[in-house]
Amino acid sequence: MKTKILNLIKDSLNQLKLSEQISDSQLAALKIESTKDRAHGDFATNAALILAKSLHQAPRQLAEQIVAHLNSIPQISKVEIAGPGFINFFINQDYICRQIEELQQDPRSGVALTANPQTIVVDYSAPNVAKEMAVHHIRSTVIGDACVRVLEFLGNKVIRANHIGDWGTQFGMLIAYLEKKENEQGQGLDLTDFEAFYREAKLCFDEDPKFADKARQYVVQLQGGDAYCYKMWQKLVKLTMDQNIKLYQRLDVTLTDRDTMGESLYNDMLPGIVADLQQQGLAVEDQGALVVYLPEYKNKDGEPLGNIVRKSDGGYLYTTTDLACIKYRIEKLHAQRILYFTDSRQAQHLHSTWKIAKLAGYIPEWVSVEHCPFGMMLGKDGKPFKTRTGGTVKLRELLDEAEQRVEHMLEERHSTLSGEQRAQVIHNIAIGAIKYADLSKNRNTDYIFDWDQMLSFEGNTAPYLQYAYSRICSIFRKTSLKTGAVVLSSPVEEELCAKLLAFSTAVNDVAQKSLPNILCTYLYELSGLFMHFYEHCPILKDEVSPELKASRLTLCATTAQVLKLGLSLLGIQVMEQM
RNA sequence: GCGUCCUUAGCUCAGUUGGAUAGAGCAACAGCCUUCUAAGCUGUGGGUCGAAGGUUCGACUCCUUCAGGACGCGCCA
Repeated sequence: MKTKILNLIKDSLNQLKLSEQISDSQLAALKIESTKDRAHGDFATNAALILAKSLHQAPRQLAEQIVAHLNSIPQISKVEIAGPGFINFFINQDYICRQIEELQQDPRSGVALTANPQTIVVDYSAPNVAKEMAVHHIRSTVIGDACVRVLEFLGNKVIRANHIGDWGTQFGMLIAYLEKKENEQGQGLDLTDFEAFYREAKLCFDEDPKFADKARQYVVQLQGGDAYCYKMWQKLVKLTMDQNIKLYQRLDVTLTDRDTMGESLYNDMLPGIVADLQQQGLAVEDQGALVVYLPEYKNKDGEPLGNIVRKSDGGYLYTTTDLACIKYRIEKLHAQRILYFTDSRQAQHLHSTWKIAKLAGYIPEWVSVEHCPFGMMLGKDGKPFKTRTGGTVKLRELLDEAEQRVEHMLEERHSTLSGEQRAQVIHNIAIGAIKYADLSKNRNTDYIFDWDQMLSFEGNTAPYLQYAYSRICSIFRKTSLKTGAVVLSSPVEEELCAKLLAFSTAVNDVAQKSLPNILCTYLYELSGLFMHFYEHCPILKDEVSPELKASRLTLCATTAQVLKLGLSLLGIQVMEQM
């Protein structure tokens, strides 16, 4: 539609013989936009404002000329000049009605498959081995998963990469402690409290010199490929990931065992990478370490700062691992686009690593590598979020608390739901509220963690959207009437329809910008318009004509369909009753 | 010292290739359940968009400077 209107404008400029006075870049800059305010029509263009200067005309006057020479097309009912010289286009209502009817029949709710499907690697979640996931892990996990769902829905091949922290010197200590525990308590250890495990291991390491020696020895052995240490290490990884996978399932996050690609995966590639960097003259020796210098990075004293790719003791750091990782994703996984959902604190490290990777020829021009950073979770005092005792809140605890609060609320409302259905409703609302609280914020900025806000069920929250869906289901339970041709009888209905037709744009914006909050805002506005419609337009009442009933039922059905699909793209479930 | 990000209503946040009167939710206040689920709806109050310049027909958005805050910067990841 936008292209159609744009062509009308261009035709008009041709007729006015103004085209030759307009530069190609100006012509390319002309665009048609969806309006924010319905009073400004459905689409608008600022073409006259942009061109006025170079054509030596007043913007409004130019707009009038353009409009006077516009060809008419059936989809447009009215063209208006407004403000300083905007041209506003009003879409024919009949056309809108037919569009809505099509939308209702379309299982994809008007969202077309992408014309150029890509292989996209999405790096997200990335918990650490031998640590329990804490609340702040929700950001990468939930935002990444929503983007994965959207990209897949658009027809891309998405490879989930859970870059778990499964390598490092701490594993010597952890293996030694696991060994000690197994000697004391036998095999098949049921390890649920990793925090205590880690703490106790550290204690042994600090206080028992023999233990510390053994730990240090195990690090060397593990890195050397020793079978026993490797087996013990695998046990730790499995214990952690078993717990994490359960949490993913509870959170309705699509990550599975098969998506785990931890840091250790790239170990075998590291010597080759370093040798290659050396051969290319990128890595040079400095104080025993191998370093890649990038002129744009300086250290505290303004001296050139290198990225160490091999330590003086021969060990490797995360720059080398990340270089190998990106090479692997491009060469082995054939990634055309790679998205990293990590803390914004990693921005500098990632960018310098990519710079090296480009210099080394690991990233071809056609591959897009993007950091999708998110801010930190802060406490109410604006400082990094900690509990009163200085620890972190476990993700599991947050989910438990959410479910308790929902259960409480159901009791207060004297809910008649019971059994399996009740359990499902509690789960959907609790998980939905938590995920939505994170998804609905622009991920770039730091944000304040607050129990009451995160577990709120009013206003711009998942339960509000779920409630809109349930209300619609309730209407269809109460009638045997069917949906029918759409007729618009009020401004509320017009607005609702316009919003329904904008679903595709919202979804595509999320795919492009990796910002799920765009979809949240869209769904919230859609629900708001539906609530307004619901309050002001009777649907099943006797005074409503059969035609209008059928039309309004179509609006209900289409809204429900878009809500369900939209929420599912965010990883949030709907229910027929709540 | 160098670099990245942030500052919008009492609180929490939207506002992303510059666009028309800066929007929500919470909190406060006033209404609406014999009527399709009140997790809702309607209304009121609340803002020099951190400050000052600049670019532009037009700036919360772009540029410069300043203030305040967060984060990163060689052998952890």
